[in-house]
Amino acid sequence: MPEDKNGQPLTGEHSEQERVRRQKRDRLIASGIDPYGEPFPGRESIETLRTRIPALNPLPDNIPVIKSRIAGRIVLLRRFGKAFFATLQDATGRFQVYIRKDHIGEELYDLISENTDIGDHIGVDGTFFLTKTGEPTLDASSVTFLGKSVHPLPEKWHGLTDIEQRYRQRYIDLIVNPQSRDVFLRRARILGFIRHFMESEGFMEVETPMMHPSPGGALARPFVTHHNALDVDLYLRIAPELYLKRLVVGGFDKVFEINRNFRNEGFSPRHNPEFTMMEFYMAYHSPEDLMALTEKLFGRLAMEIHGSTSVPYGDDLLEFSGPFKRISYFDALAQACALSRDNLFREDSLLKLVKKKGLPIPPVRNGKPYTADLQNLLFEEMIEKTLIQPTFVTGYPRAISPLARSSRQDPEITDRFELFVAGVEIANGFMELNDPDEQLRRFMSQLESRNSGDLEAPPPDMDYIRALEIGLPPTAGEGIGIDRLVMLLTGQHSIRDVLLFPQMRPL
RNA sequence: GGGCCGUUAGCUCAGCUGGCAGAGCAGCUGACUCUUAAUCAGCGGGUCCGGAGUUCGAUCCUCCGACGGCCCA
Repeated sequence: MPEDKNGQPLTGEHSEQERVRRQKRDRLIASGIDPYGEPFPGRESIETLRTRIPALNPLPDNIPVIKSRIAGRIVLLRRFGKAFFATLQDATGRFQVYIRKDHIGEELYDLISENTDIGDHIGVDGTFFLTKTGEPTLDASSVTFLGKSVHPLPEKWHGLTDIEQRYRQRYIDLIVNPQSRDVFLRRARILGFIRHFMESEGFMEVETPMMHPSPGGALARPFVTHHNALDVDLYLRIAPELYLKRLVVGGFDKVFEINRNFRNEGFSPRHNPEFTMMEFYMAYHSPEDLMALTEKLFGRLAMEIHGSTSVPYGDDLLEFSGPFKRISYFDALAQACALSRDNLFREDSLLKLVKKKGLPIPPVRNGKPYTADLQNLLFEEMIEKTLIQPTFVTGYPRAISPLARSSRQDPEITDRFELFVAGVEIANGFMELNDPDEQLRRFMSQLESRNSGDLEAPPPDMDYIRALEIGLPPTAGEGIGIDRLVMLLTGQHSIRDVLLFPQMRPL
Protein backbone atom coordinates (compact mmCIF):
# COMPACT_ATOMS: atom_id res chain seq x y z
CA MET A 1 0.00 0.00 0.00
CA PRO A 2 1.43 3.40 -0.93
CA GLU A 3 2.46 5.56 1.99
CA ASP A 4 3.40 9.14 2.62
CA LYS A 5 6.69 10.10 4.26
CA ASN A 6 5.36 9.31 7.70
CA GLY A 7 4.28 5.85 6.71
CA GLN A 8 0.63 6.81 6.50
CA PRO A 9 -1.37 5.07 3.78
CA LEU A 10 -2.29 7.39 0.95
CA THR A 11 -5.41 5.68 -0.29
CA GLY A 12 -8.43 7.91 -0.03
CA GLU A 13 -6.42 10.52 1.84
CA HIS A 14 -6.09 13.12 -0.90
CA SER A 15 -5.73 16.74 -0.05
CA GLU A 16 -8.34 19.21 -1.17
CA GLN A 17 -6.17 20.21 -4.11
CA GLU A 18 -5.73 16.64 -5.27
CA ARG A 19 -9.45 16.04 -5.08
CA VAL A 20 -10.06 19.16 -7.19
CA ARG A 21 -7.53 18.01 -9.78
CA ARG A 22 -9.13 14.58 -10.00
CA GLN A 23 -12.48 16.23 -10.54
CA LYS A 24 -10.99 18.21 -13.42
CA ARG A 25 -9.58 14.99 -14.84
CA ASP A 26 -12.99 13.39 -14.64
CA ARG A 27 -14.59 16.36 -16.39
CA LEU A 28 -12.07 15.95 -19.22
CA ILE A 29 -13.04 12.30 -19.51
CA ALA A 30 -16.71 13.27 -19.58
CA SER A 31 -15.95 15.62 -22.48
CA GLY A 32 -14.34 12.80 -24.43
CA ILE A 33 -10.73 13.82 -23.80
CA ASP A 34 -8.19 11.25 -22.66
CA PRO A 35 -6.65 12.94 -19.61
CA TYR A 36 -3.49 10.90 -19.98
CA GLY A 37 -2.98 11.75 -23.58
CA GLU A 38 -1.85 10.28 -26.86
CA PRO A 39 1.47 10.60 -28.70
CA PHE A 40 1.99 14.05 -30.15
CA PRO A 41 3.88 13.53 -33.41
CA GLY A 42 5.64 16.26 -35.29
CA ARG A 43 6.45 18.51 -32.36
CA GLU A 44 9.79 20.25 -32.17
CA SER A 45 11.85 20.90 -29.08
CA ILE A 46 11.77 24.32 -27.53
CA GLU A 47 15.49 24.60 -28.16
CA THR A 48 14.92 23.94 -31.87
CA LEU A 49 12.12 26.49 -32.00
CA ARG A 50 14.41 29.08 -30.42
CA THR A 51 17.09 28.49 -33.04
CA ARG A 52 14.50 29.21 -35.74
CA ILE A 53 13.64 32.58 -34.28
CA PRO A 54 15.75 35.29 -35.88
CA ALA A 55 17.18 38.07 -33.77
CA LEU A 56 14.23 40.39 -33.37
CA ASN A 57 15.55 43.28 -31.41
CA PRO A 58 14.36 45.95 -31.81
CA LEU A 59 10.93 44.66 -32.73
CA PRO A 60 10.57 44.64 -36.48
CA ASP A 61 7.48 45.81 -38.28
CA ASN A 62 7.13 42.60 -40.20
CA ILE A 63 7.90 39.44 -38.27
CA PRO A 64 8.25 36.47 -40.60
CA VAL A 65 5.52 33.90 -40.12
CA ILE A 66 6.96 31.10 -37.99
CA LYS A 67 4.65 28.22 -37.19
CA SER A 68 5.52 25.64 -34.56
CA ARG A 69 4.21 22.66 -32.67
CA ILE A 70 5.59 22.20 -29.17
CA ALA A 71 4.67 20.17 -26.12
CA GLY A 72 5.58 20.41 -22.49
CA ARG A 73 4.59 20.74 -18.89
CA ILE A 74 2.80 23.88 -17.76
CA VAL A 75 5.07 25.41 -15.12
CA LEU A 76 3.57 28.88 -14.90
CA LEU A 77 0.03 30.02 -15.62
CA ARG A 78 -1.39 33.53 -15.85
CA ARG A 79 -5.09 33.57 -16.53
CA PHE A 80 -7.27 36.34 -17.78
CA GLY A 81 -10.95 36.06 -18.50
CA LYS A 82 -10.84 35.07 -22.14
CA ALA A 83 -7.15 34.34 -22.61
CA PHE A 84 -4.18 33.09 -20.64
CA PHE A 85 -0.44 32.84 -20.80
CA ALA A 86 1.19 29.52 -19.96
CA THR A 87 4.89 28.78 -19.74
CA LEU A 88 5.68 25.34 -21.12
CA GLN A 89 8.78 23.41 -20.12
CA ASP A 90 10.29 20.54 -22.07
CA ALA A 91 13.68 18.86 -21.72
CA THR A 92 15.37 21.71 -23.54
CA GLY A 93 13.85 24.83 -22.05
CA ARG A 94 10.81 26.99 -21.45
CA PHE A 95 8.61 28.85 -23.86
CA GLN A 96 5.57 31.00 -23.38
CA VAL A 97 2.31 30.26 -25.17
CA TYR A 98 -0.69 32.57 -25.42
CA ILE A 99 -4.07 30.92 -25.60
CA ARG A 100 -6.99 33.11 -26.68
CA LYS A 101 -10.64 32.17 -26.66
CA ASP A 102 -11.21 33.79 -30.06
CA HIS A 103 -8.30 31.89 -31.60
CA ILE A 104 -8.95 28.34 -30.47
CA GLY A 105 -12.74 28.42 -30.25
CA GLU A 106 -15.09 28.82 -27.35
CA GLU A 107 -15.75 25.15 -26.62
CA LEU A 108 -12.10 24.06 -26.53
CA TYR A 109 -11.09 27.19 -24.68
CA ASP A 110 -13.58 26.67 -21.88
CA LEU A 111 -12.61 23.03 -21.54
CA ILE A 112 -8.88 23.76 -21.40
CA SER A 113 -9.18 26.87 -19.32
CA GLU A 114 -11.34 25.26 -16.69
CA ASN A 115 -9.53 21.96 -16.39
CA THR A 116 -5.81 22.60 -16.69
CA ASP A 117 -3.46 23.21 -13.81
CA ILE A 118 0.19 23.93 -13.33
CA GLY A 119 1.92 20.60 -13.85
CA ASP A 120 -0.28 19.36 -16.71
CA HIS A 121 1.17 18.45 -20.08
CA ILE A 122 -0.24 20.13 -23.17
CA GLY A 123 0.69 20.38 -26.82
CA VAL A 124 0.29 23.60 -28.75
CA ASP A 125 0.21 24.47 -32.44
CA GLY A 126 0.69 28.14 -33.02
CA THR A 127 2.34 31.09 -34.64
CA PHE A 128 5.31 32.92 -33.26
CA PHE A 129 4.96 36.54 -32.16
CA LEU A 130 6.56 38.99 -29.78
CA THR A 131 4.51 40.46 -26.96
CA LYS A 132 4.47 44.13 -26.09
CA THR A 133 7.20 43.47 -23.60
CA GLY A 134 9.26 41.55 -26.15
CA GLU A 135 8.67 38.04 -24.85
CA PRO A 136 8.89 35.37 -27.59
CA THR A 137 5.51 33.68 -27.56
CA LEU A 138 3.50 31.14 -29.48
CA ASP A 139 -0.04 32.27 -30.26
CA ALA A 140 -2.02 29.03 -30.06
CA SER A 141 -4.23 28.01 -32.95
CA SER A 142 -5.02 24.71 -31.24
CA VAL A 143 -4.32 23.07 -27.92
CA THR A 144 -4.06 19.34 -27.23
CA PHE A 145 -4.41 18.00 -23.72
CA LEU A 146 -1.55 15.55 -23.08
CA GLY A 147 -1.56 14.66 -19.44
CA LYS A 148 -3.20 15.50 -16.14
CA SER A 149 -1.08 16.05 -13.07
CA VAL A 150 -3.23 15.25 -10.06
CA HIS A 151 -0.60 16.14 -7.46
CA PRO A 152 0.26 19.83 -7.04
CA LEU A 153 3.83 20.93 -7.68
CA PRO A 154 5.83 23.01 -5.20
CA GLU A 155 5.59 26.74 -5.16
CA LYS A 156 6.78 28.53 -8.29
CA TRP A 157 9.13 30.94 -6.56
CA HIS A 158 11.02 28.95 -3.94
CA GLY A 159 10.76 25.58 -5.66
CA LEU A 160 11.47 22.55 -3.54
CA THR A 161 14.07 23.28 -0.87
CA ASP A 162 13.55 20.42 1.56
CA ILE A 163 16.74 18.45 1.01
CA GLU A 164 15.28 15.11 1.95
CA GLN A 165 12.36 15.50 -0.41
CA ARG A 166 14.63 16.70 -3.21
CA TYR A 167 16.57 13.43 -2.97
CA ARG A 168 13.64 11.13 -2.38
CA GLN A 169 11.43 12.74 -5.03
CA ARG A 170 14.05 13.80 -7.52
CA TYR A 171 11.42 13.94 -10.27
CA ILE A 172 9.89 16.97 -8.54
CA ASP A 173 13.26 18.55 -7.89
CA LEU A 174 14.13 18.25 -11.59
CA ILE A 175 10.89 19.91 -12.66
CA VAL A 176 11.03 22.90 -10.36
CA ASN A 177 14.72 23.50 -9.63
CA PRO A 178 16.59 24.47 -12.79
CA GLN A 179 19.92 24.45 -10.91
CA SER A 180 19.44 20.80 -10.05
CA ARG A 181 18.56 19.94 -13.61
CA ASP A 182 21.64 21.78 -14.79
CA VAL A 183 23.93 19.75 -12.52
CA PHE A 184 22.73 16.52 -14.11
CA LEU A 185 22.90 17.88 -17.63
CA ARG A 186 26.50 18.78 -16.93
CA ARG A 187 27.15 15.41 -15.34
CA ALA A 188 26.01 13.77 -18.57
CA ARG A 189 28.28 16.05 -20.61
CA ILE A 190 31.22 15.25 -18.32
CA LEU A 191 30.67 11.51 -18.71
CA GLY A 192 30.32 11.82 -22.46
CA PHE A 193 33.43 13.95 -22.70
CA ILE A 194 35.49 11.52 -20.61
CA ARG A 195 34.45 8.56 -22.77
CA HIS A 196 35.28 10.44 -25.93
CA PHE A 197 38.63 11.56 -24.48
CA MET A 198 39.63 8.05 -23.40
CA GLU A 199 38.71 6.61 -26.78
CA SER A 200 40.70 9.30 -28.54
CA GLU A 201 43.65 8.33 -26.34
CA GLY A 202 43.40 4.77 -27.61
CA PHE A 203 41.57 3.16 -24.70
CA MET A 204 38.92 0.50 -25.13
CA GLU A 205 35.84 0.66 -22.92
CA VAL A 206 35.04 -2.62 -21.18
CA GLU A 207 32.50 -3.90 -18.68
CA THR A 208 33.62 -6.31 -16.00
CA PRO A 209 31.49 -8.13 -13.41
CA MET A 210 29.60 -6.27 -10.72
CA MET A 211 29.11 -9.50 -8.77
CA HIS A 212 32.33 -11.02 -7.52
CA PRO A 213 32.84 -14.43 -5.93
CA SER A 214 35.45 -12.78 -3.73
CA PRO A 215 35.74 -9.05 -3.02
CA GLY A 216 39.05 -7.52 -4.05
CA GLY A 217 40.92 -4.61 -5.55
CA ALA A 218 40.42 -2.25 -2.61
CA LEU A 219 40.17 -2.10 1.14
CA ALA A 220 36.47 -1.93 1.99
CA ARG A 221 33.66 -3.99 3.41
CA PRO A 222 31.48 -5.44 0.64
CA PHE A 223 27.74 -5.94 0.23
CA VAL A 224 26.87 -9.62 0.15
CA THR A 225 24.19 -11.18 -2.02
CA HIS A 226 23.24 -14.72 -2.84
CA HIS A 227 22.92 -16.58 -6.11
CA ASN A 228 20.15 -19.12 -5.70
CA ALA A 229 20.89 -21.45 -8.62
CA LEU A 230 24.57 -21.71 -7.70
CA ASP A 231 23.81 -21.52 -3.99
CA VAL A 232 26.83 -19.31 -3.40
CA ASP A 233 27.31 -15.91 -1.85
CA LEU A 234 28.47 -13.18 -4.20
CA TYR A 235 29.83 -9.75 -3.39
CA LEU A 236 28.95 -6.51 -5.10
CA ARG A 237 32.25 -5.30 -6.35
CA ILE A 238 34.29 -2.84 -4.31
CA ALA A 239 36.57 -2.21 -7.31
CA PRO A 240 37.00 -3.57 -10.86
CA GLU A 241 40.78 -3.54 -10.58
CA LEU A 242 41.61 -7.22 -10.57
CA TYR A 243 39.36 -7.90 -13.56
CA LEU A 244 40.72 -5.02 -15.61
CA LYS A 245 44.26 -6.25 -15.10
CA ARG A 246 43.16 -9.72 -16.20
CA LEU A 247 42.14 -8.04 -19.46
CA VAL A 248 45.58 -6.48 -19.81
CA VAL A 249 47.03 -9.96 -19.29
CA GLY A 250 44.66 -11.06 -22.04
CA GLY A 251 46.15 -8.52 -24.42
CA PHE A 252 43.78 -5.54 -24.25
CA ASP A 253 46.61 -3.24 -23.26
CA LYS A 254 44.70 0.02 -22.84
CA VAL A 255 41.32 -0.45 -21.17
CA PHE A 256 38.96 1.67 -19.13
CA GLU A 257 35.73 1.08 -17.31
CA ILE A 258 33.27 3.63 -15.96
CA ASN A 259 30.86 1.99 -13.61
CA ARG A 260 29.55 1.64 -10.10
CA ASN A 261 31.45 0.36 -7.07
CA PHE A 262 29.71 -0.62 -3.86
CA ARG A 263 31.16 -0.20 -0.39
CA ASN A 264 29.34 -1.17 2.74
CA GLU A 265 30.08 2.00 4.66
CA GLY A 266 28.30 4.97 6.16
CA PHE A 267 27.18 8.13 4.42
CA SER A 268 28.91 11.47 4.31
CA PRO A 269 28.94 14.49 2.02
CA ARG A 270 31.66 12.64 0.11
CA HIS A 271 30.50 9.02 0.44
CA ASN A 272 27.58 7.13 -1.02
CA PRO A 273 27.42 3.34 -0.72
CA GLU A 274 27.35 3.08 -4.50
CA PHE A 275 29.51 5.48 -6.45
CA THR A 276 30.95 5.79 -9.92
CA MET A 277 34.62 5.19 -10.67
CA MET A 278 36.61 5.25 -13.83
CA GLU A 279 39.52 2.86 -13.75
CA PHE A 280 41.98 2.63 -16.61
CA TYR A 281 45.13 0.66 -17.34
CA MET A 282 47.98 1.36 -19.76
CA ALA A 283 50.46 -1.41 -20.48
CA TYR A 284 54.07 -0.35 -21.03
CA HIS A 285 53.42 3.01 -19.37
CA SER A 286 54.39 4.63 -16.09
CA PRO A 287 52.73 6.54 -13.27
CA GLU A 288 54.26 9.64 -14.86
CA ASP A 289 52.19 8.90 -17.94
CA LEU A 290 49.08 8.51 -15.78
CA MET A 291 49.66 11.87 -14.15
CA ALA A 292 50.23 13.55 -17.50
CA LEU A 293 47.04 12.01 -18.88
CA THR A 294 45.11 13.08 -15.77
CA GLU A 295 46.33 16.67 -16.12
CA LYS A 296 45.33 16.68 -19.77
CA LEU A 297 41.88 15.23 -19.07
CA PHE A 298 41.11 17.59 -16.18
CA GLY A 299 42.30 20.64 -18.10
CA ARG A 300 40.19 19.74 -21.13
CA LEU A 301 37.18 18.96 -18.95
CA ALA A 302 37.41 22.30 -17.20
CA MET A 303 37.53 24.02 -20.58
CA GLU A 304 34.61 21.96 -21.84
CA ILE A 305 32.40 22.61 -18.83
CA HIS A 306 33.55 26.06 -17.71
CA GLY A 307 35.23 27.50 -20.77
CA SER A 308 38.30 28.04 -18.62
CA THR A 309 40.85 25.98 -16.73
CA SER A 310 40.04 28.06 -13.64
CA VAL A 311 37.03 26.62 -11.84
CA PRO A 312 35.38 28.33 -8.88
CA TYR A 313 34.62 25.98 -6.01
CA GLY A 314 33.27 27.42 -2.78
CA ASP A 315 35.66 30.19 -1.77
CA ASP A 316 38.45 28.75 -3.90
CA LEU A 317 39.43 29.11 -7.51
CA LEU A 318 40.77 25.77 -8.67
CA GLU A 319 43.38 25.91 -11.40
CA PHE A 320 43.34 22.89 -13.69
CA SER A 321 45.93 23.99 -16.22
CA GLY A 322 48.74 21.53 -15.55
CA PRO A 323 51.21 20.56 -14.46
CA PHE A 324 49.72 19.97 -11.02
CA LYS A 325 51.78 20.46 -7.90
CA ARG A 326 53.60 17.35 -6.62
CA ILE A 327 54.62 16.51 -3.09
CA SER A 328 56.13 13.38 -1.64
CA TYR A 329 54.11 11.53 0.97
CA PHE A 330 56.91 11.24 3.48
CA ASP A 331 58.39 14.69 2.88
CA ALA A 332 54.99 16.25 3.46
CA LEU A 333 54.38 14.09 6.52
CA ALA A 334 57.79 14.81 8.06
CA GLN A 335 57.24 18.50 7.57
CA ALA A 336 53.65 18.59 8.86
CA CYS A 337 54.51 16.48 11.91
CA ALA A 338 57.85 18.14 12.53
CA LEU A 339 59.42 14.72 12.84
CA SER A 340 62.76 13.50 11.56
CA ARG A 341 62.76 10.75 8.93
CA ASP A 342 63.82 8.26 11.61
CA ASN A 343 61.08 9.22 14.04
CA LEU A 344 58.58 9.01 11.20
CA PHE A 345 59.11 5.23 11.25
CA ARG A 346 59.15 4.79 15.04
CA GLU A 347 55.93 3.54 16.50
CA ASP A 348 56.42 5.28 19.85
CA SER A 349 56.99 8.75 18.42
CA LEU A 350 54.08 8.33 15.98
CA LEU A 351 51.78 7.15 18.77
CA LYS A 352 52.82 10.08 20.91
CA LEU A 353 51.86 12.47 18.12
CA VAL A 354 48.56 10.72 17.45
CA LYS A 355 47.63 10.99 21.13
CA LYS A 356 48.77 14.61 21.27
CA LYS A 357 46.47 15.41 18.35
CA GLY A 358 43.62 13.68 20.16
CA LEU A 359 43.14 11.23 17.29
CA PRO A 360 41.71 7.76 17.85
CA ILE A 361 44.31 5.00 18.01
CA PRO A 362 43.82 2.78 14.94
CA PRO A 363 42.86 -0.85 15.52
CA VAL A 364 45.68 -2.96 16.88
CA ARG A 365 46.61 -5.93 14.71
CA ASN A 366 48.89 -8.78 15.67
CA GLY A 367 49.41 -7.06 18.99
CA LYS A 368 50.74 -3.77 17.61
CA PRO A 369 49.50 -0.94 15.44
CA TYR A 370 51.31 -0.76 12.14
CA THR A 371 53.49 2.27 11.73
CA ALA A 372 51.98 2.65 8.27
CA ASP A 373 48.49 2.93 9.75
CA LEU A 374 49.67 5.62 12.14
CA GLN A 375 51.46 7.46 9.35
CA ASN A 376 48.37 7.32 7.19
CA LEU A 377 46.13 8.55 9.97
CA LEU A 378 48.41 11.54 10.51
CA PHE A 379 48.59 12.15 6.78
CA GLU A 380 44.82 12.14 6.43
CA GLU A 381 44.34 14.42 9.41
CA MET A 382 47.11 16.92 8.86
CA ILE A 383 47.72 17.12 5.15
CA GLU A 384 44.83 16.02 2.96
CA LYS A 385 42.44 18.84 3.80
CA THR A 386 45.14 21.44 3.12
CA LEU A 387 45.54 20.28 -0.48
CA ILE A 388 43.17 22.67 -2.23
CA GLN A 389 44.78 23.17 -5.63
CA PRO A 390 45.21 19.95 -7.63
CA THR A 391 48.14 18.14 -6.03
CA PHE A 392 49.70 14.77 -6.70
CA VAL A 393 51.00 13.08 -3.56
CA THR A 394 53.67 10.55 -4.57
CA GLY A 395 55.48 7.67 -2.93
CA TYR A 396 52.80 5.95 -0.83
CA PRO A 397 54.07 3.35 1.66
CA ARG A 398 54.10 -0.24 0.51
CA ALA A 399 52.20 -1.43 3.58
CA ILE A 400 49.02 0.40 2.55
CA SER A 401 49.42 -0.30 -1.18
CA PRO A 402 48.94 -4.05 -1.58
CA LEU A 403 48.54 -3.99 -5.37
CA ALA A 404 51.27 -1.49 -6.20
CA ARG A 405 54.81 -2.27 -7.25
CA SER A 406 57.61 -1.27 -4.87
CA SER A 407 59.86 1.54 -5.93
CA ARG A 408 63.10 0.39 -7.53
CA GLN A 409 64.89 3.05 -5.44
CA ASP A 410 63.20 2.46 -2.06
CA PRO A 411 61.40 -0.82 -1.40
CA GLU A 412 59.43 0.68 1.49
CA ILE A 413 57.48 2.92 -0.85
CA THR A 414 55.58 2.22 -4.05
CA ASP A 415 55.31 3.97 -7.38
CA ARG A 416 51.90 5.20 -6.37
CA PHE A 417 50.27 8.60 -6.24
CA GLU A 418 46.97 10.10 -5.22
CA LEU A 419 45.44 13.28 -6.56
CA PHE A 420 43.82 15.68 -4.11
CA VAL A 421 41.65 18.64 -5.04
CA ALA A 422 39.73 20.84 -2.61
CA GLY A 423 40.99 18.67 0.23
CA VAL A 424 39.43 15.52 -1.21
CA GLU A 425 40.94 12.44 -2.81
CA ILE A 426 39.98 12.41 -6.47
CA ALA A 427 42.29 9.83 -8.03
CA ASN A 428 44.66 7.04 -7.11
CA GLY A 429 47.17 5.50 -9.50
CA PHE A 430 50.26 3.35 -9.50
CA MET A 431 52.61 1.00 -11.24
CA GLU A 432 50.93 -2.37 -10.99
CA LEU A 433 52.60 -5.12 -9.02
CA ASN A 434 53.07 -7.84 -11.65
CA ASP A 435 55.31 -10.29 -9.79
CA PRO A 436 52.92 -13.17 -8.94
CA ASP A 437 54.98 -14.47 -6.02
CA GLU A 438 55.28 -11.04 -4.42
CA GLN A 439 51.56 -10.47 -4.96
CA LEU A 440 50.78 -13.76 -3.26
CA ARG A 441 52.93 -12.78 -0.25
CA ARG A 442 51.01 -9.49 -0.01
CA PHE A 443 47.70 -11.35 -0.23
CA MET A 444 48.77 -13.72 2.53
CA SER A 445 49.74 -10.77 4.70
CA GLN A 446 46.28 -9.27 4.12
CA LEU A 447 44.77 -12.60 5.04
CA GLU A 448 46.51 -12.38 8.42
CA SER A 449 44.97 -8.95 8.97
CA ARG A 450 41.62 -10.36 7.99
CA ASN A 451 41.93 -13.27 10.35
CA SER A 452 42.81 -10.90 13.14
CA GLY A 453 39.59 -9.02 12.57
CA ASP A 454 40.18 -6.45 9.82
CA LEU A 455 37.00 -6.83 7.78
CA GLU A 456 38.28 -4.46 5.11
CA ALA A 457 41.20 -6.72 4.20
CA PRO A 458 40.20 -8.87 1.22
CA PRO A 459 40.72 -12.62 0.98
CA PRO A 460 43.34 -13.80 -1.55
CA ASP A 461 42.21 -14.10 -5.18
CA MET A 462 44.11 -17.12 -6.47
CA ASP A 463 42.81 -16.79 -10.01
CA TYR A 464 44.29 -13.29 -10.12
CA ILE A 465 47.62 -14.79 -9.03
CA ARG A 466 47.34 -17.23 -11.93
CA ALA A 467 46.72 -14.33 -14.31
CA LEU A 468 49.90 -12.69 -13.04
CA GLU A 469 51.70 -15.99 -13.56
CA ILE A 470 50.62 -15.91 -17.19
CA GLY A 471 52.24 -12.48 -17.25
CA LEU A 472 51.02 -8.92 -16.80
CA PRO A 473 53.22 -6.56 -18.80
CA PRO A 474 54.56 -3.51 -16.97
CA THR A 475 51.36 -1.57 -16.50
CA ALA A 476 50.23 1.67 -14.91
CA GLY A 477 46.66 1.94 -13.66
CA GLU A 478 44.49 4.62 -12.11
CA GLY A 479 41.05 5.15 -10.64
CA ILE A 480 39.22 8.47 -10.74
CA GLY A 481 36.22 9.17 -8.51
CA ILE A 482 33.70 10.43 -11.02
CA ASP A 483 31.12 11.71 -8.55
CA ARG A 484 33.71 13.80 -6.75
CA LEU A 485 35.03 15.09 -10.06
CA VAL A 486 31.50 16.09 -11.03
CA MET A 487 31.17 17.86 -7.67
CA LEU A 488 34.24 19.95 -8.45
CA LEU A 489 33.05 20.83 -11.93
CA THR A 490 29.49 21.67 -10.90
CA GLY A 491 30.24 23.49 -7.66
CA GLN A 492 28.44 20.98 -5.46
CA HIS A 493 29.61 20.17 -1.94
CA SER A 494 27.64 17.00 -1.32
CA ILE A 495 27.92 13.83 -3.36
CA ARG A 496 24.15 13.51 -3.03
CA ASP A 497 23.72 16.59 -5.16
CA VAL A 498 25.48 14.93 -8.11
CA LEU A 499 23.69 11.57 -7.77
CA LEU A 500 20.22 11.42 -9.29
CA PHE A 501 19.00 9.03 -6.63
CA PRO A 502 21.32 9.05 -3.61
CA GLN A 503 20.91 6.21 -1.17
CA MET A 504 18.39 7.03 1.55
CA ARG A 505 17.11 5.09 4.49
CA PRO A 506 13.83 3.49 3.36
CA LEU A 507 10.79 5.03 5.00
C1' G B 1 28.08 4.89 17.04
C1' G B 2 28.22 10.18 19.67
C1' G B 3 26.94 15.61 19.82
C1' C B 4 24.09 19.67 17.95
C1' C B 5 20.02 21.28 14.90
C1' G B 6 15.48 20.43 12.20
C1' U B 7 10.27 18.18 11.06
C1' U B 8 3.70 23.24 11.45
C1' A B 9 -1.51 23.74 5.07
C1' G B 10 0.25 20.93 -1.56
C1' C B 11 5.11 24.24 -1.30
C1' U B 12 8.19 28.24 1.30
C1' C B 13 8.03 29.68 6.19
C1' A B 14 6.20 32.55 10.97
C1' G B 15 4.14 31.13 15.66
C1' C B 16 6.50 35.52 22.07
C1' U B 17 6.33 33.15 28.79
C1' G B 18 2.12 26.73 27.88
C1' G B 19 -4.02 29.61 26.73
C1' C B 20 -9.11 29.00 20.10
C1' A B 21 -3.22 27.54 14.35
C1' G B 22 -0.87 32.21 10.92
C1' A B 23 1.24 34.56 6.20
C1' G B 24 2.85 34.29 1.02
C1' C B 25 2.45 31.15 -3.12
C1' A B 26 -0.80 27.24 -4.80
C1' G B 27 -6.42 26.01 -4.65
C1' C B 28 -11.80 27.63 -4.98
C1' U B 29 -15.57 31.81 -6.44
C1' G B 30 -15.95 36.46 -9.09
C1' A B 31 -13.64 40.61 -12.50
C1' C B 32 -10.04 41.04 -16.39
C1' U B 33 -7.76 39.32 -24.21
C1' C B 34 -0.06 41.43 -23.93
C1' U B 35 0.94 38.80 -18.70
C1' U B 36 5.63 36.95 -17.02
C1' A B 37 6.43 36.06 -8.90
C1' A B 38 0.09 39.28 -13.45
C1' U B 39 -3.47 42.35 -10.65
C1' C B 40 -8.07 43.21 -7.62
C1' A B 41 -12.21 41.31 -4.20
C1' G B 42 -13.94 37.22 -1.37
C1' C B 43 -13.58 31.96 0.47
C1' G B 44 -11.88 27.10 1.85
C1' G B 45 -7.70 24.14 3.41
C1' G B 46 -4.06 21.39 9.50
C1' U B 47 -2.85 13.79 12.59
C1' C B 48 1.64 21.04 14.32
C1' C B 49 6.53 13.75 12.37
C1' G B 50 4.70 9.43 15.86
C1' G B 51 4.00 7.69 21.02
C1' A B 52 4.05 8.42 26.28
C1' G B 53 4.42 11.84 30.41
C1' U B 54 3.87 16.65 33.25
C1' U B 55 -0.27 20.17 33.40
C1' C B 56 -6.84 22.64 34.33
C1' G B 57 -4.75 23.13 29.41
C1' A B 58 0.96 21.03 25.13
C1' U B 59 2.84 23.00 18.26
C1' C B 60 5.58 24.94 22.72
C1' C B 61 8.13 21.56 28.63
C1' U B 62 10.18 16.16 29.72
C1' C B 63 11.14 11.15 27.98
C1' C B 64 11.10 7.36 24.04
C1' G B 65 10.99 6.59 18.81
C1' A B 66 11.09 7.78 13.18
C1' C B 67 13.28 10.55 9.25
C1' G B 68 16.76 14.29 7.68
C1' G B 69 21.03 17.90 7.94
C1' C B 70 25.81 19.37 9.92
C1' C B 71 30.00 18.09 12.87
C1' C B 72 32.81 14.22 15.27
C1' A B 73 34.16 8.92 15.31
